[in-house]
Amino acid sequence: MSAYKSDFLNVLASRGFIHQVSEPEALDALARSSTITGYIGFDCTAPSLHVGSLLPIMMLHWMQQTGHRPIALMGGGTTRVGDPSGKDESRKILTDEDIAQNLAGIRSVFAKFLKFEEAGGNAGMANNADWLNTLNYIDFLRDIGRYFSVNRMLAFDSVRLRLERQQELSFLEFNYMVLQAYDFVELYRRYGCVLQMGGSDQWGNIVNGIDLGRRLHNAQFFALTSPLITTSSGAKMGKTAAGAVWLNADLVSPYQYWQYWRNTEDADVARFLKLFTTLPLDEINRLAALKDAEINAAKKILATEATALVHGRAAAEQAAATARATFEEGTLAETLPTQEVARTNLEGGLSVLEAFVLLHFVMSKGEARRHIRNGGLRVNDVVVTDESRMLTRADLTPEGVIKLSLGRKRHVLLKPV
RNA sequence: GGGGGAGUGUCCCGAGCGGCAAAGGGGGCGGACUGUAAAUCCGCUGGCUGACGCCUUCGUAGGUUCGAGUCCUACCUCCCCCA
Repeated sequence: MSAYKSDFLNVLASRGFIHQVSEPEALDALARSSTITGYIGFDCTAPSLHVGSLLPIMMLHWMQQTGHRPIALMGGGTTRVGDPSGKDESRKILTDEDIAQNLAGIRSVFAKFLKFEEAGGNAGMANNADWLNTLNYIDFLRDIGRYFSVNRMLAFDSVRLRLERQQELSFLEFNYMVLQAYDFVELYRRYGCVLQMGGSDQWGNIVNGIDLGRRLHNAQFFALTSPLITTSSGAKMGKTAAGAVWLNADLVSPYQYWQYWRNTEDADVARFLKLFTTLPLDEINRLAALKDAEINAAKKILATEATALVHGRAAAEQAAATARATFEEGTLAETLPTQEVARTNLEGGLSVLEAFVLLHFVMSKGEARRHIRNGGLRVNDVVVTDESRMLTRADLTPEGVIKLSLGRKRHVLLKPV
């Protein structure tokens, strides 16, 4: 199936992680004869990573599992510049405080996928702010800038497309690729890192780093990129009505996270099982053979396994149980997401309209009205037809809650306190 | 520096002779059908209101008009041509 001899490349290739590799034979041989140190950069533009970052995280995970040493590089420094790759517009520039805060949120996620030193593993984490923030401009130009040909930089897609579309490309952004190349060299100096991985849009940036490594240190660096993952319908991963699917539990609950994966399209199940779970391939192949309605069993496994990686096995099992009760048994699962309301609020009479706004299911009462006209709102599984319907104590179930639903899939329990 | 063009609904693209809450599409959401899938079909896609209606929106700020996205002025941003 795979032409690679090393476990590392074999696993990545057979699970669908590889798009392009520079000098595959040499990297393959190196992976067999030694422990490779490789890294992936993550930006810190948001307080959490989302599903879109899962793919690179899994690559680092497998790297460690196959006996190598992964480094997660936090872009504390480069986030202050902004990557022009594939972006139509310039990225917002964040303040140092924002970045520091985002870094803290992101850091916790990695520990679930990688074993760092404190956990007895060899994975590392670095922050390029450590070397970028103190750079001296003149020194940098003389030592690093001399090796970059503007002629060549202009030919890179990230730059060329901007120019062709006549979009603004600031000097600041233009320098992003230089800094990323420098990161690679710096990680080589500090950790002996010789491999950079990333999404396919990072190829150009990574290759720059390879060149710089050869010129500065006569060292051989490698690039490995992953394909751009979209759903079979062509949508980008990780976006839903409610926004991005974040990995931090305080932003997206394990239940919601489980639901995200449960709703995977049929055509994506096998591919996602390989990419986003650690199930063995023969098991995945067995699940992928399921057809029609039976494939739902595979989706549940995908959801539970993917959730277990991020939120832990217990939370994943509970999410699965909640879903089973809600969708299959039609019973009230008390573990559904819960929204608390003041008891007095309910006794005074709370309109259905207000309640759904409170849940953030809808943005306005007007939107709630429209949903009612379309038959999309339910209270305790009964479709709401009256726009002026009020919620009262009489609506409380024996469990002391009111179940509110938008559509078939989104449910929340309203709990008086 | 001179000349020309553009900026539209807080998701995006895009029409818009002075009467416009503003065509159309994509995306999204809800409904039907299903398997919590896909495809298909139907509906919705500024805020408040039971409703008449009121309020807020077309780069920004003024102005002309009973009335301005639409006309005028200045400014901001972007693009093109000349220098």
